[in-house]
Amino acid sequence: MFGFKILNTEGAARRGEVTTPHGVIQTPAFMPVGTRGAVKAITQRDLEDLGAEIILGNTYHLYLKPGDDLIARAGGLHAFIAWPRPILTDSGGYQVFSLAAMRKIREEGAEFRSHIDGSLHLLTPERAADIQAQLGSDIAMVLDECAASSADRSVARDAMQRSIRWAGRARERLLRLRADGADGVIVTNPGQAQFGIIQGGVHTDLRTESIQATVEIGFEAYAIGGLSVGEPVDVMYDVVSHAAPLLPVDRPRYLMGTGMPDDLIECVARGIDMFDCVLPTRNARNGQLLTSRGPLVIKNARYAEDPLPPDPDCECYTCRHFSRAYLRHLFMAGEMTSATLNSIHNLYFYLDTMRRIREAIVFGTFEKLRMEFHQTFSRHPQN
RNA sequence: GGCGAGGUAGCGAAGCGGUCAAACGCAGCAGACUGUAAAUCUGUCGCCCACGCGGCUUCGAAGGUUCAAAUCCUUCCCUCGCCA
Repeated sequence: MFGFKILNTEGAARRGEVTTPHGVIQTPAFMPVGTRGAVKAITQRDLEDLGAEIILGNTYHLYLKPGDDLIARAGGLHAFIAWPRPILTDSGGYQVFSLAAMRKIREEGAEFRSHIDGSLHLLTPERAADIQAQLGSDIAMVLDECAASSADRSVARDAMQRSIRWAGRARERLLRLRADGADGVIVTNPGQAQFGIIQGGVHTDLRTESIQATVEIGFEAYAIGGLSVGEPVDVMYDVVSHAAPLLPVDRPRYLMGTGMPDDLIECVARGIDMFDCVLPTRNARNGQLLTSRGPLVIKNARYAEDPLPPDPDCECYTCRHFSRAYLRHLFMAGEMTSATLNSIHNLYFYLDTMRRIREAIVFGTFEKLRMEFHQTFSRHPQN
């Protein structure tokens, strides 16, 4: 059911197609994040119009609310949220990192104190696999332990090695679910693939060790986790440069949680095929529009009477219809439409950047695109 | 006309002799955000600046008491409520 085909390459950059039970994903791909079964401020119709081919959901959040049993009874996540295209679910591994203050890690799994009602929950690698089987995502992630980039080497190593043990258990569980649908788990998507996750922080030797052991277990594909969590970008690039070539060539490579628009190009250049990041949607809600020239902070007073669209070169719905002045007004007034229009723009920009990257690889002009992109894009201000 | 309450920074609102350029909230200004506890969070928010436990001008107005007043006294101006 799951498949990956490389159509073109240019240097380390790959243009490919990932096949899943709910359709094909053109890579390099960006996946909007819809943690709780919704890409915030955006309707499924918007997502389809924007050309999103796959979105993310989150195991931990959907397990807490509304519950994976409920979603399984509704026919799985695709049916429940009325999204016909592919879905990837994160395992809750990121919550091990982001909710560090309310969780304890044991060898068995991660014990969470719910941020919703304080109740105690044990998320094990097996449980994370079961929940995702019930959600029926097309791609499930193994439960991993994502350490902060500031963590000591020994902490990063322990997290990495535990992630390997957990990956083995998660794989074993999935194989059993495929064989006999064990323990009353409703498998709503029998063609679900499972990705392993590489850890090891900023330490390249730990990354190597993680890759060897994880590939040894054997997954449909592999993700690089534990990056873009506070380390400087060039360190992140270095780790990707080191890790990507060590991953199997014939499987998609997914860089989790990255990044800024220029990160996408740089990491495609290093052999990454899939990305996800909350930046386009979160920053949209916080008044930052990402454009070909860099971030534009629409809430700044300088745009109060600016009649231009956020990005004059952009063809998204927002830029085709609305002025910076109006968008600033919507933000300042706290209108919900602000979040929607800003998110539409940011997602369009991300998805369009990926389209341009894919096209460039086909025509062998990716290096040119990469150069031109950096010439106009600045991480900082913007007009 | 009488009685009562009150006038504090853009707004609302604390303060009621010194540690007050004045709590707090809102609005404003700016920043952060990377597998979403986020339509959140942080900083700033009288004026000037060499940004420092720095200088200057403030708490309706004017005068006064005091070493010292947003805080006490006098007069005036203005709001709001009740009664005529």
